[in-house]
Amino acid sequence: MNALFIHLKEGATMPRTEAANQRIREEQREKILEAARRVFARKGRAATMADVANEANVSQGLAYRYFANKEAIFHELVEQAVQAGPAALQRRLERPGTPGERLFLWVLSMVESRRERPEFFQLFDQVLSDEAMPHGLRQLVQGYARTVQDQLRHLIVEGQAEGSVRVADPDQLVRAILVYLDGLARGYTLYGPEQFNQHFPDAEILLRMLKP
Amino acid sequence: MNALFIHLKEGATMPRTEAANQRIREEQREKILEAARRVFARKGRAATMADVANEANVSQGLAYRYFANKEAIFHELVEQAVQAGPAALQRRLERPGTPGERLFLWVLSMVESRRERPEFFQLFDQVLSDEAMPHGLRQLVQGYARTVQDQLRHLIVEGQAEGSVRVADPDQLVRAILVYLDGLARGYTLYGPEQFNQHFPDAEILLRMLKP
Amino acid sequence: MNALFIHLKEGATMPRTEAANQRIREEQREKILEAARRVFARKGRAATMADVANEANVSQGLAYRYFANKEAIFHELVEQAVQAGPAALQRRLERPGTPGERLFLWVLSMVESRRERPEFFQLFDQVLSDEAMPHGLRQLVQGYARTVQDQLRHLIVEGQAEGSVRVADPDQLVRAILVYLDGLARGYTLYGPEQFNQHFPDAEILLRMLKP
Amino acid sequence: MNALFIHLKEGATMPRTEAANQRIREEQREKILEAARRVFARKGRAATMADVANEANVSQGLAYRYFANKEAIFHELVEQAVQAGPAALQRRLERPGTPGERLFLWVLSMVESRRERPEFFQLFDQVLSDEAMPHGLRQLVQGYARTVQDQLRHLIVEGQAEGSVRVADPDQLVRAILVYLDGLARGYTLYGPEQFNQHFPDAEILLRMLKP
DNA sequence: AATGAATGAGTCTTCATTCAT
DNA sequence: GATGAATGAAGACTCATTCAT
Repeated sequence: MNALFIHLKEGATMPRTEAANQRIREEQREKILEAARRVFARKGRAATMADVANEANVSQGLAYRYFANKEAIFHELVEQAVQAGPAALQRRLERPGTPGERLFLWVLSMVESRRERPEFFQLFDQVLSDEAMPHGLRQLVQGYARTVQDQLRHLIVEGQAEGSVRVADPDQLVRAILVYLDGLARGYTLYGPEQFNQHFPDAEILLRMLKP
Repeated sequence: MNALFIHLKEGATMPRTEAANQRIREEQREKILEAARRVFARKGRAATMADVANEANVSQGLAYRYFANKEAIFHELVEQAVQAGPAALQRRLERPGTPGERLFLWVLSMVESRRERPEFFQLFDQVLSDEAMPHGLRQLVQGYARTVQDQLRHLIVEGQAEGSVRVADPDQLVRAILVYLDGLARGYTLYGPEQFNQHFPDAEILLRMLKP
Repeated sequence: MNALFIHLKEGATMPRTEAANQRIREEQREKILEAARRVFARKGRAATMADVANEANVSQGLAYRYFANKEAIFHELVEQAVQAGPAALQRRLERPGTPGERLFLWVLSMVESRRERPEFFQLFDQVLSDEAMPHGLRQLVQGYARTVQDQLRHLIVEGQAEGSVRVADPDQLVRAILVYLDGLARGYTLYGPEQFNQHFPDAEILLRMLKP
Repeated sequence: MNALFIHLKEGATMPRTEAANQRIREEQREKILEAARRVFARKGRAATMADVANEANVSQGLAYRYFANKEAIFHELVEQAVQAGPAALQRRLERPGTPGERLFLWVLSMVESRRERPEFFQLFDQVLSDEAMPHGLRQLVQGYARTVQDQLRHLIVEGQAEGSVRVADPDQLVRAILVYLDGLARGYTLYGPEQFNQHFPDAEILLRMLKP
């Protein structure tokens, strides 16, 4: 924040350049977005625009200069999360290896992402559990969930063919893994940031469900 | 007082008997409660009293004749759930058997209760994840959660001593099971009543995490 | 109340006579009215119909059988008070005596009535101070107040002519006496029934204002 | 931060200065407060927030930006009145003079304050006569009333010792004066602003009650 | 004659959003 | 580019009044 003002002060005696304005805009936008992320994490959908503006040290009016409305902020946050998620996912899958190895890495990656960015999954949760959530947002998240599910199912079926995954209804196995991952993310909301990491279970425990 | 009314001349209307009123009150109360259960399940805490009254085909005013306020309805729903939950739980634990057998039955029972009464656990979820939730309610649910956790940990430690549960950090095992159960219940909110039962995973899959 | 039911029980095996019904109606009406008087005295205009019905041990519905609405009850109470007031007043004035004697008795009577029936004057107060009070009621009370004022002024002027009242602007003297009487009645509302009678000042003190 | 805005290019609008905002806030706050004073005077505690907002030509929402709730407005009004009252009172008492002279001035001052700021005393009246009034407010006003009463009693007893006040039960004399003062203030509510000043009685009339 | 369940309009309060500067 | 004063549309809750029995 200081950096921001230092820059402005230096340039203040002459009209700001378009480039400088552009940069200010981007920084402000990001500042609001991050404030919103924190606030939504804490208060869920009950968070008010005043909360967000406050957390960002910005006037309420300004938030509306950068975002059409409250929903737009939420939308953007969700998109960022979706963006960050599947990209990493894809990389994991493109690596070579036996299906068993890839499944192992996949699960590891999913567990780790929930440990590291719980807020992202909390957002997804909020989108899916609130009926009043705009349809587009819902579909966005559902699309992501579908992708995850398909990948997992594919890996499991391959693993079963290979013998590295135990023989059982693959749909139930998929559901079991996803249920576990949902619960893992949900823990962040339920227990708060402090207790969330206490006794966080190793991915190895989860993998037991798949071992032959 | 009844004696007073019995002899009114034919054709005179008379007040409903106390029994009739009693029945009406119970029915209405239950009707509102059930409507609230459905509405809270759909919309979470954002559900309005108008929603509840509408769903119950009743005026808003009437809802306030039966419940002091919105929170009281919520409270009653949660209490019903807590009442129904631990009771069944207790029965399960009182049965004789080796620790392994009792753990098996315990897990079975927890999974089944989530399949059968997902709304109950959805309520708990809402209580725990809403910061603005009244303190008493929070404690009620947390007490329940604590009980469940203690029981599970006890069974796991016993099972490990006996050799029927694999050797691993018991706290992580406990967390893993609870995470899974949370995720199971959460599925009801995330996927809706229809898809909730599709591919619902057998408890046996979960038990794999504990097998030696 | 017991008497009421005993009577009904005796006659219960045959249809009630019209006369009996009539009597019941009058008694109930009076019961509600008295309950309302107590309740309005305690809570002022904020008193609810539920309060009144409760105090009368009667259903809310019944109150509406005897009175068109809340206002009608209030109206009736005020009328009773007006009725009781000026009648006694008139008697006081018709007695023979010098103006000074009659003024003395008049003041005495006004002070005493405020000590003995403070609720009546409390009602008048409520009518006059609430803007939303129906016009008819207002006029009723204002008419009463006007009568009182005229009587007093007449007595004072006579008294001055006679030399038994000190020489001063009669309008101010009138106002001073009325102000005092208003304050006296108001004390019932302000201090409550218990302290109202403590140190209740003798009329003699008030009369000092008039003495030559 | 001001430095930041000074150099914006011509034609660009800039936020109001802090001083301007400060002024607006004070004006609006006062506007609402005065509107409330008028409205409460007219309608008593039955006045709605809509009434207040209307009278102030302001949205209801805005009233809540300046005051936490309806009660807070009322509270502020009462505090202003209490503030204004006892301060003047104190000055009156600190003046030198015989007890009789000081009593005379005290009464004069009390009568005059009721003539000049009847709304203040009307507020006190409302606080004391409404059972549902919050406790703090009640105590505030009762404390004031108690102070007044103690002062008066003290002066009367001194005056009696000195011979400048007639011999009679001092508690009754106190009560009589207070009753009169209550009635004087009450007149504003009962007769309205116009007639209130007509024939307003000189303090001298009241003092007659105390003269030996 | 009496009951009490039920309704709906009105009141306080909050909050997303707009507007003047 | 930024501020914060202002608005208005809900939402929770109360209460006078009506209605079925």
